[in-house]
Amino acid sequence: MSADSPEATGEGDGESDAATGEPSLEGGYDPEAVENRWQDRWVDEDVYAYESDPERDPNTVYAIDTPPPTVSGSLHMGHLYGSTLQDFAARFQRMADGEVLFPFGYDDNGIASERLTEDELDIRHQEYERREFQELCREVCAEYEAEFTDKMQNLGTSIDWNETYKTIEPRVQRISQLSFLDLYEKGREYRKKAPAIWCPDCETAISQVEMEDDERGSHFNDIAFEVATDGTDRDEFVISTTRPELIPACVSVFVHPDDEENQDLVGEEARIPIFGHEVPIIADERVDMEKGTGVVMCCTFGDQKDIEWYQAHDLPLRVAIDESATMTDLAGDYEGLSTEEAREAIVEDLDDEGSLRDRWEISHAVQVHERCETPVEFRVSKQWYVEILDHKEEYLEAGREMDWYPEKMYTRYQHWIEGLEWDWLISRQRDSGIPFPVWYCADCDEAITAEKADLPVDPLSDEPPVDACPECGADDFVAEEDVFDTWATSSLTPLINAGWDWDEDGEEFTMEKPELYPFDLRPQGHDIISFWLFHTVVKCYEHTGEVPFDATMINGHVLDENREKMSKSKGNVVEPDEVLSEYPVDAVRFWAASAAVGDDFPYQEKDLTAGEKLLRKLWNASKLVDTLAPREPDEPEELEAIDRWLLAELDDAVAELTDMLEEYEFAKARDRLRTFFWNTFCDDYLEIAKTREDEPSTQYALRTAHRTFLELWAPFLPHVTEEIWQAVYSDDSEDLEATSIHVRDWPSPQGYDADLEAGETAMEVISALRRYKSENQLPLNADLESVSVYGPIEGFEDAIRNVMHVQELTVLEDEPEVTTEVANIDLDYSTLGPKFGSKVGEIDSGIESGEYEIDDDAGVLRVAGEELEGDLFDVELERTYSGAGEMIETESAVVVLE
RNA sequence: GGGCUCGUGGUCUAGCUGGUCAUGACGCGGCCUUUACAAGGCCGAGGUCGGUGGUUCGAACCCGCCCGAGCCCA
Repeated sequence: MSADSPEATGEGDGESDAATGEPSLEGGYDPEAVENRWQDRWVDEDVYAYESDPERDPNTVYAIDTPPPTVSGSLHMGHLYGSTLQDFAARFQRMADGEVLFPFGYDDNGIASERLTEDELDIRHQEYERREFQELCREVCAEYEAEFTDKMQNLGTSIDWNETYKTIEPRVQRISQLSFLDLYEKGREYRKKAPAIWCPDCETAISQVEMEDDERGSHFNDIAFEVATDGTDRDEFVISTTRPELIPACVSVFVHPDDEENQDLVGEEARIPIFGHEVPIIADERVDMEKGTGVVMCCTFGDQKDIEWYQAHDLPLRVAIDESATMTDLAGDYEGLSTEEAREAIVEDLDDEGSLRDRWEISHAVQVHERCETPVEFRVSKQWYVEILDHKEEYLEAGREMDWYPEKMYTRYQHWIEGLEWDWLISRQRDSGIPFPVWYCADCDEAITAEKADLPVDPLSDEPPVDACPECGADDFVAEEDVFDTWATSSLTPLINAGWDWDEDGEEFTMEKPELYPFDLRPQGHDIISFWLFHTVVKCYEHTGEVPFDATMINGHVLDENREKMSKSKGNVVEPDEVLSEYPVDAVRFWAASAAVGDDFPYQEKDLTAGEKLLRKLWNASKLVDTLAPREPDEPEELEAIDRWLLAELDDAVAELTDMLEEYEFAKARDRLRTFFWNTFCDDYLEIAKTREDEPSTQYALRTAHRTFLELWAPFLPHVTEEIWQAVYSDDSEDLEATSIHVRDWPSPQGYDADLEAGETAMEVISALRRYKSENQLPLNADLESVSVYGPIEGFEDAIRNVMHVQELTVLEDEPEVTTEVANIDLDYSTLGPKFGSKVGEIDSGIESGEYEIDDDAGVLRVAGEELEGDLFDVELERTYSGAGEMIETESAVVVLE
């Protein structure tokens, strides 16, 4: 079908118009050449560039805060799907409401990018100086970003590529550090020594989202502890643990308050075997009585419950494991062993000593670092926190103030906040990140923060802004080595996009583009509501006092063809590259529009062919329109019925589509538009129009509808609509910023008034005649000698006659001669039910068995001792036509063929 | 283990503030070259609406339980 131009570069191979870069309707549609050409031109000619105007009314700007993809690999289906949904909104709003900001960024600071760098270069960050390693990260990220950008641009999204940022760039570093200082000054950040999740292999603290569960084999060990206190009923008790190497770190023993069997232990002291230190026995309802003996030891730290107890009961720290999972001097003879070695050795010694009472194999879920699959430890260290627990109610209120698409997703946000138990830990012991703008007094540990005017700073190379500690006067300072958590920065994207900054002279925060904030839309997947969206609300709300988004749109996940999650280990990942090499981007977009926003949906290759077919249909229909009507016909004084009908139907479609798109109901809009375009316009109207091409009324309607269809399809199918638009309706394709279909005004209903019932009936009659021909194996253009119609088809007689090749069409004044008998009685249950209640069953069976009477004069139905008024029932008649020819009945007409 | 969501012809889906024949697409079967499109047009077959119990005159829709899938959190 297409010209043989495998590498369509637009360089003029001379093969086809598409390849040479001239928009044209000649030949078939060649998406490969056309799509690339427009993608390049849209970017090169700034068609989607946002021009800021601080004075602009914020209501006329539609600003999207796109979450910047984490630089950790290549573009996947989730990126493709998410950004396509965003683009539907952006393109619709651009046409409907004017200025749109559709920005783009990369989240390339933090652990994900470090990991990528280590994998890519096969190195470990510990092997490098921090600066060196950061440099390597920048290089690797830059490569990935260039490739990613290229692929994003191949998706044809209307991103303003002038408005891009990286979260590691100096401008963003400044904003991120400003954010830190502002929150610190507002008293919403604190530094505290507390447990953090630690990967002993990578030797760093990691965040909770970097952990995953893994099913591992292990052993349960029953270990006897002596009761150290005198005068008790028993000398010992038994605890169960999977981590016997932690007994040197044991700080207490817990019993459930409802555990009557072990209640006697509470308040006593326990002596730890081998090590001999004594710990208190405490009651706490967090004990799982079902597990083991119901008595549990608490260590520094075996799991998160140990941390809770440590904090709740103000327990001491006994650190037996260091940062590389090696036993410390606290472990005595076991010092220097790895945790695994120590575990075996201690179990053996416990056994020798007689303290090991039982040991059996189990399999349980272990929390491991997602990257290296090493089981995590918990280590106490000084970390920075953002206080959030005290503002839960405000964050809930912020969530309620946003419009959620779909609405049901709000509950996830709500439950997340309600379940919060920890403040937000923002410090990371990593290399590649944004540094804390903080130094500490070497003497008193007082935190010295940077001056806002100096940001961004790196305390490792920059000097603190004071000569002496304001607290104790010492002049020796230690730089903070930690960097911010990735989310501490990526939660600032609305402020980054709006150009948030500190004005030194005015001593206030300012925005370069205040008209953008708050943003109109925040799109993202449902998996990141709880951290990314939430953190962004927290940060922006605390800084500006405003909710950063008017609305949030939550997209579902793309699953594989069997509705299962795509994952590398399952090997069911579909690569966007493969899809795009086989199908036009517009077809992929059509597929992306098929799911309701928020629902997960499967990738199915055959769905893409539906999109391909639509492109072909749109192309071919455009060619036909071009042969039927001049491109700029005059508007006639009076439109004829059939043409007015089409435009009135079009008005309805426009109104409905506008509503749907405003509500982000892309799937509904897509189906509504497809049905109207394909069935009503192509199948019905175009066939009629072929017989009326000389009519000025039809020419005008054809062109009006065609232009409108291109505009309505433009948000969904930007490439093919641009190609057709430029080929047919643009006289100057050079000035794309002004002539692109994507900067046109969204259509609005024109107020056409038509007899929709007559049009609908006429289409029914045509459909009936088609069926007749089909059933009688006649060609659709076969002549029909004589057709009579009883029904409201005023004004559509010629249309029916011409399109169905009817020699003689008669409109009957009266219903044709028929003998009728009652075939069925339809009841209006919606009013019948409430009125008659349980009597409905009797009425039904009365009709079923024929025990009823229809009183035509009174207009009532008598059944089961009741009298039903005329509006409660419909009598369906079966007609037998006894006249000449064949009778066909439709919903609202009777057709007789002779 | 907890929360949220989903489960409709072979496949994907609409409908889900309860009320006449459950929507459309893909696939399947048959027929047909209407002034573009046969990758098109027309027609047809195909569903105990995950299972089960309940509320109701009436349930795909409301409620309980169960099964399966997904996400988030323990």
